[in-house]
Amino acid sequence: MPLGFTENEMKKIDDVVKTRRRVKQGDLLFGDGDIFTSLYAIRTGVFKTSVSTEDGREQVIGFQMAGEIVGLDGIVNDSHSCNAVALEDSEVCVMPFSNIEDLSREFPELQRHVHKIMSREIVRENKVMMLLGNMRAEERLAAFLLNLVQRLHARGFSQSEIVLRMTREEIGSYLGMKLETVSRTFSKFSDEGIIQVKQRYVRIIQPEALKKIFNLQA
Amino acid sequence: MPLGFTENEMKKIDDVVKTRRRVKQGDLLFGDGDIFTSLYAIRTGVFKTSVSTEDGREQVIGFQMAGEIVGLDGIVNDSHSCNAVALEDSEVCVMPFSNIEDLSREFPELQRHVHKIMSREIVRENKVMMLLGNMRAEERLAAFLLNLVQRLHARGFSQSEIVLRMTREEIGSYLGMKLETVSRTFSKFSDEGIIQVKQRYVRIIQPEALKKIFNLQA
DNA sequence: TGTTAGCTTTGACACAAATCAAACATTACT
DNA sequence: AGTAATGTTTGATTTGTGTCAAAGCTAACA
Repeated sequence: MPLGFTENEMKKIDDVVKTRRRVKQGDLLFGDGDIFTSLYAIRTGVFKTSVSTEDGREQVIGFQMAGEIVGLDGIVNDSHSCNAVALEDSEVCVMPFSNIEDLSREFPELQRHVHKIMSREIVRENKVMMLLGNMRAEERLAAFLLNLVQRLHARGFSQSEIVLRMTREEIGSYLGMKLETVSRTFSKFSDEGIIQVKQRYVRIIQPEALKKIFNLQA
Repeated sequence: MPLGFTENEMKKIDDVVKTRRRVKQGDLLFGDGDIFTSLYAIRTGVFKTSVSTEDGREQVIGFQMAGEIVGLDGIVNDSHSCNAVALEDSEVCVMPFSNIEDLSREFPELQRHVHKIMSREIVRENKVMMLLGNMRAEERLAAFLLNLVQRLHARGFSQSEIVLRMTREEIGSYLGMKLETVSRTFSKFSDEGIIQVKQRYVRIIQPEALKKIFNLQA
């Protein structure tokens, strides 16, 4: 959250964020069609967000972790248009959106902050579209792994070790490929000595090799 | 724009929107790396927005037409992260973002409106991700055509006739396929009597057939 | 502690879309 | 009006990823 507030102002802002909610692994934080009331700031845990077609196919839209905001999709129509599911036992701050709007009218810094969060999500999705539209399986998985370690490292975790919270199928859905292709690509990177893989555990041995795969797009 | 303002209020809001800018076909409204100052409301014409990789591959992010807003990507980092190019001679309203922020603090209706515009863009991109991640060439093109006529119809144009403002290559970039595949898929729909195609001119003969292709996802 | 259910890996084969190539149509320019 | 540049269509072939299938691994539960 942005700085530069008086004690009294901070108190008001803290009030928006005081309600907590625990979400067990596999449970829905909100679902497609639910009435929109609040944004959620993830305190601990990991979520996936996804949309589904009538015939039951799922597209994972993103994986969100501590400090990230989910629920922005609900603002347009006052109802959510995607599902947010906890991939492990998690906790979120419930932030009623009307409170956020009231306070951002009072505090320009907060207003700016909210705008940046939404814009950041738009830019993120632009990059995913590039991934899905232009890249091959290896490039997609390399980009995915690099993005993941980078975010984990920013949160104080290892630069090289990941314990995946999602299945091969969920990774595949996010990256627009089948679970078998995800598995094969993991095995290929492993054979080449770029990573070590054991089920959900991944260790990045040669990050430069991943970056090269990601940049050196055919 | 939202209603329910006094004459005086309307005047203030009008002031934000008073600067116009003409953009010739093929010219850049803004480019990746440009400093962000303003959002742009399209008055006339059509734009494409796109991102590019170092090696020069382009991913079209969207096609925007009258009444739609471009530039939201610039808010996060105070600089744009995509390109907006006019596909025909166009005119936009230049809306300095700091003015928008000032006024939305004054007028809750405007604030809400701005939030909805950003959320709508997020939801739109979610749907494109579904398209790119889960659908086959025919489904993608069917979805594209249906979306296009729907938006044109909402602006008073025909429900069945389209004059495409973009090349096969640009359509392909948007839909994650090669221009040859776009062309072949057009030909296939044409052979099946679903549409008539002559270069940039497309007439939709059986909209239900397109909807069926779009929904009846393998 | 054995059993089941869920996830992952690997193999063989099929297929949708990419690639390469050439001809054709249209538009812009001199 | 003629010519060049750009965009489009269509064909032949290749290829990356999907599909189908089976076996292996892991974790949860009775």
